[in-house]
Amino acid sequence: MTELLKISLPDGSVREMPQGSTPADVAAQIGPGLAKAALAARVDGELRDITRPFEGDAELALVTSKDVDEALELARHDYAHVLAEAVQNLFPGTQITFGPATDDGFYYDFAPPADRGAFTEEDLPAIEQEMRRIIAADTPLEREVWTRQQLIQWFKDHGESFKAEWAAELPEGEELTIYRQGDWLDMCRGPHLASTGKLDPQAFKLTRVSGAYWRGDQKNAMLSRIYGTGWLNKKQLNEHLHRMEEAAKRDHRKLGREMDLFHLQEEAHGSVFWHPQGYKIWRGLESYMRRKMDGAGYREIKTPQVMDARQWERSGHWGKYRENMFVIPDEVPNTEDEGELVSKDADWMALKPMNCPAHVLVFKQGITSYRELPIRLGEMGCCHRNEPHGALHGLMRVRQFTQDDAHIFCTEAQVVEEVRAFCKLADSVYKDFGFTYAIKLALRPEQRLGSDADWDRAEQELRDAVRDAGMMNDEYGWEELPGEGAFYAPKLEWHLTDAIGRTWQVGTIQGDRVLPERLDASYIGEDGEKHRPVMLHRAIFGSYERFIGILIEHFAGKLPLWLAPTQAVVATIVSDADDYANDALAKLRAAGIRAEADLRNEKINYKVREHSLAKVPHLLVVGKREAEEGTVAVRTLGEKEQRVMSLDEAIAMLREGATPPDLLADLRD
RNA sequence: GCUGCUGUAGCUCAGUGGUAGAGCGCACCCUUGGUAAGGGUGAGGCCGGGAGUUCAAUCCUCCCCAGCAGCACCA
Repeated sequence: MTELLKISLPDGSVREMPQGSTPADVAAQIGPGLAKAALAARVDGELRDITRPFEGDAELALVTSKDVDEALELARHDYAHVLAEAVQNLFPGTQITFGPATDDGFYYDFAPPADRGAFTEEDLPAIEQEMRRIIAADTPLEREVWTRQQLIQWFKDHGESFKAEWAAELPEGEELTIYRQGDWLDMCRGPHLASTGKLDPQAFKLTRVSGAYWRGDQKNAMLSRIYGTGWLNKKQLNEHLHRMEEAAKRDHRKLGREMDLFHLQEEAHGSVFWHPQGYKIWRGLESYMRRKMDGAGYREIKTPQVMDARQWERSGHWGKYRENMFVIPDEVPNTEDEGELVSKDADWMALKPMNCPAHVLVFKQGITSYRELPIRLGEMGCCHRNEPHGALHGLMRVRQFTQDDAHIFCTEAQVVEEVRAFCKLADSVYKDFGFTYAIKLALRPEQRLGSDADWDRAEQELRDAVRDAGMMNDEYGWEELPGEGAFYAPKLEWHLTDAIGRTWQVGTIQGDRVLPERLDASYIGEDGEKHRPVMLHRAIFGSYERFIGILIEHFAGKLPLWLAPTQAVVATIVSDADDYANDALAKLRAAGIRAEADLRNEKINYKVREHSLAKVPHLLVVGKREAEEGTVAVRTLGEKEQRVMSLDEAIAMLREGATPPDLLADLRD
C-alpha cells in the first residue's frame, strides 16, 4: 500500500503527492510557469533543493527569483561550486577547501598545486571563461548522503587533504552530504539550484584574489582565495558594479586629497598630517564633543603620553599588549658612531596605547568617598598603537589616533544606570550626525579572566542597561555576539550604518573590574571600609581619525554646514566687485562664518566649477549688480538655482545653518 | 605579520635596455567674462631605496621600504 504525502502550500491548500516526489513535482503539477521559475523549496521552514524528495507530510513554499534573498544566496553558493570546478579543471592538482556566499557574491579558498604559487588576477579571465562553459553545460547539481568514511576516503584518493581533514573533524550525528555536478563534487551542506544552467553566465564577475588562512587561523597555511560578485541577472550585476564605483568616489583617502584635508606619507606611515582644512573638521567635532561631555557630567583631564614600563607592567599592558606598543629607552642614546644605540640594561618607557591606566592614577589621587561617585574622567586622549602594517588603512586604521575617551568610576549599584545614561548620550550624538546604528553585546571570549559568575553578572548588567534605555529591540539593531568580548569584560558596541549601507564600529562601553583591582583603586564606602570601584571604559566617536573618515565617506565629502571646513566662498565676476567682496568677507568672518574670497582673474564658470568640486556648501557670487545693490547671489551646493538676497540675509542664513546640532536643540528647548 | 598586486612631475596616469611624456594643477602674459573648464607661454622628475646582471638599467634579477585588495588583528 502506498500512502500519499500531504503537502500543504502557503495558500492553505493541500496536495496529495506519491511517496518519493519532490518540490519540483509539486511545482510542475501547479503549472509549467512555476515549474520553470521555481529555484528551491522551503520545506517545513528549511531551505532545500527543489529536487530533494519529501520525507513525509510537509509544508511547502516554493522559492523563485522573486524571493531575492534566498535566490541570491543559492545562486552565489552555486557560483562558488562552479568556480571551484573551473579552477580544478584549469589547474589540476589544486585542492578545494571552502567556498561560501558573501553579501555581494562568493569566494572560494584553494590550495594551489605545489608547482605554482597563489592565483593572480591574470588567471581570472580564463577561469571566468571556464565557469561560463560549465554554466552552459547545464549540469544537474545532485545531492547525495555519504558516510564519513566514504568522504574521507574519496578526498584522500583525490589528493584533497584539507577536505579530508575537515570531514574527519565534523561533529558526530550530522548528516554528511556532497553535491555533485557531473564528475566534480564537493562536500557541502547545500542547498543548491537544480543545475548549473540556472545561473546567468552574464551575471557574475571574478573581482580579486587574496590570501586567506586555512580555517581563519594565522597559524595555518595560507590559501589562495578568489572572490567574485554574483547576481541573478546582468542588470543586477551592473547595478552592483555601479554601486562599487560610487563607493570608490566616496573614498576618504581620495576626497581627503582632493579637499586638501590631510595627507599620509612613508616617513610617518599610519599617522596623519592634518592640513588646515581637515583640522577645522577635527576642531568642530572636538568642540561639539566637549559640550556633550561637559553637559553629561564628565570632567576633562590630560595625562602623560609616555609612562615608565613598570606602570604598564602593573596595568597588565606590558604582558598582554606589548606587541602593539611603541617603547622608548629611558636613557640618553649613544652619540658615538660605534656601538649600540641603547645599552643592554636600558630602562624602558612606552607611549600610551590606551588612556585607562593613567585615568586610574588620577582617580587614585587623594581619598575618594562613595559620595563623590560616579566620577567621570574624560580625555581627548592621543594613543599610539603599533598596528600590523597590513592593517593600516587611510584614516580608518592608523598608528596614532585620538579617542573621545572617558572612564567612569562608580559603585556596583551605579553600573546599570551609568551604562543606560551612556546609551542615551551615544544615541543623541549619532542622531546629530544622521546615522542609524545597531547596538551589539560582545559576550565572553574563550580566553578570559574571571569566573563564569562574574561574566554572568557583567553581561547581564549591560543587557539590563540597554533594556532600561528602551533600546533592546530591532529598531536599535540589538544583537548578541558570542565570543567577541574583550578578555577582561563584555562590551557593548555601536555599529553605525553609513549612507551606502556599510557598517562601522565606533562607540563602545565595557565594565571593567580587573584594572581597578590591578592598580588598587578604591573608594571609602558608607561603612567606612575600602571598596573597589567598577571602571567603565567608553567612547562615542571611537577615534577622531576614524570618525572623520566615516563622516567623509558618509557625506561623500559634502559635510553638513557646521562641519564644512570652508562654509562659504565669495566669488567675484569682475574685478570691479573686489572691494565689495572683501567687505562681504570681513562681515562673514566677523559673524563667525568660515569664509574665503576668490578674487582671481578667472571666469565665474570656472570658479563655480572649482568650488563645487571642492564641496564648498555656499558660493556667494558678486558682480557689479550685487556690489551696487548690497546683495549676493547664493549658489548652494547641490542646487542649480541661485538665490539673490541681501548680504545681511545671507549671513543670517549661514549663521543659522552653521549652528552645531546640539546648540540648535538648546535653542528649541 | 601573511598572500597577491603596485610604486614615473603636486594629482591622475602613458612609456622605453641607450638617463622621460600627457592632462589637470602651478607661474607669467592676454582676456573683465553673469553660475561646472577662455587663450597663450613657461617652470617642474636621483622614474620609492639598496645591491646585482649588462658596454649601458626607470625598464631585467634579488633584498628592503611604502601603498593597494584581502586574510589575521582592531578604535
